[in-house]
Amino acid sequence: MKKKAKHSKLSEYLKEKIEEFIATGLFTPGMKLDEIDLAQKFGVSRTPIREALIQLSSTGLVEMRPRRGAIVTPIDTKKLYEMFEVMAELEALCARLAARRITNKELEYLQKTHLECKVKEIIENPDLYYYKNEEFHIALYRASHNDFLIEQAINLHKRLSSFRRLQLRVRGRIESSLKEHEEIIEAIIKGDSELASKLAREHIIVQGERFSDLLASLNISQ
Amino acid sequence: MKKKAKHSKLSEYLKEKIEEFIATGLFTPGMKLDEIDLAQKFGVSRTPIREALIQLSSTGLVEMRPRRGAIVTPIDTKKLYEMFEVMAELEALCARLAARRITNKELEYLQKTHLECKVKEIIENPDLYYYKNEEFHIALYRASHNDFLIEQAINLHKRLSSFRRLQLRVRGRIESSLKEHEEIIEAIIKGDSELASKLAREHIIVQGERFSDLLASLNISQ
DNA sequence: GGGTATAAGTATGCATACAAGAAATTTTAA
DNA sequence: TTAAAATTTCTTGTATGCATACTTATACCC
Repeated sequence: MKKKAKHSKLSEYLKEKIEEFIATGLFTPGMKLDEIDLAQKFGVSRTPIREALIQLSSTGLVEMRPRRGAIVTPIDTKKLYEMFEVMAELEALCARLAARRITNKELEYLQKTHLECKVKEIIENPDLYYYKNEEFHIALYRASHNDFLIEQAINLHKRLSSFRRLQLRVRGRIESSLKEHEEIIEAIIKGDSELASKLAREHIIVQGERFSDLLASLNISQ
Repeated sequence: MKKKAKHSKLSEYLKEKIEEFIATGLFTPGMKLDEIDLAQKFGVSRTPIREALIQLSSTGLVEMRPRRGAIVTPIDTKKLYEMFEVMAELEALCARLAARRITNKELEYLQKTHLECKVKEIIENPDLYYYKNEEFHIALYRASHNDFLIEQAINLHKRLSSFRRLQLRVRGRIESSLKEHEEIIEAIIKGDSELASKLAREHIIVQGERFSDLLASLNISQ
């Protein structure tokens, strides 16, 4: 496997790579991450692999059990729900702040990403939609003008990405997602921070039906 | 320096130690953390020190600049305010959930910690108050019954701890803090989740605002 | 035969060694 | 004397080796 030169630290590069493999499902939850295996696979020594794993363990993507090796963090439904609950709140805060602080340029960009989500061929392809949708959300985060929040939101978003991806396969979810985006944008344009906040929260939170849909689409977890 | 046996990994122990030194101000923001120095100080090799630093860098307490070593993350007032803004939201969520989910036992414990905060000798000693106050807040987090949220809240709380500590030295802050706690408890008892949420948010955000002002006037940070 | 105990094997955690990139210092030139 | 260049020094980043805890497999006992 080749390595990009732009990383001054191998461990940084490896972290991103492993992260990617987990996000795309190449490394599945519960899977053991053997240091020596990985080292050989990437053609490096154990040290940078270890450092990458340590970093990933503090974001929660992998779990390091003392003397028992690292595994991709298994997600039970309870924790998943909890994570969405927190994500909803972060998004709500982003939306609330965005409604007050967004610049014209940022608003334009937000609308642009939303419009791109609505293109027919994107709507019909969950994978494409996933990427466009991600752009929309990150644009929303940035409009909050709170760098710390942006960082946290992007982090958690990343961690939930594979599940969001699955969510989009639920029939009709993309359509309602689009509608919700539209309402959020409207609230932001009106400068109604409370409404924007409420809508963003509801857009993310997976309650009732939505949660069982998510679980059904998963049935990966125990 | 001695090491506790209860840690199966040295790096875990070192992480906590360094964290502690930063929280208590022994290691000050901007200070360089030389790996060899630390290794000698703790009587270990560079490896576990490095691993500890990597972990701390992903919580944000330490900054690792490629090839240029680690420093205790310097905090400017802007970032500090941003962190309080996010903390406020997490506390608000905790309070909202607590209002709906708190058990009798948890409520008793929350009230107990609050009453202990009100003891005369505690009120008069900012350091003592700091610890009791922390107990109160953590009790609130736990009452949310969302383990992921609890973890996140405790993490950020820790990171802001040294600032909260200073904050309590501002005249009259302890008294108003107590009053705010009381109102939050009342709202939780009533089961008024929206009110509890609002009060908790304001309780924290005020600290952020005041504190940024305080810092700015002290111009400690650049 | 099932369960425990013991021993071999394997992977982690830490130490040490080496390589390479910054920073510091010295030397040289204008 | 100052500035620039080159060399040295020092620190980080990576590799490798070794000891120990955990896993497993086999044997022994009930």
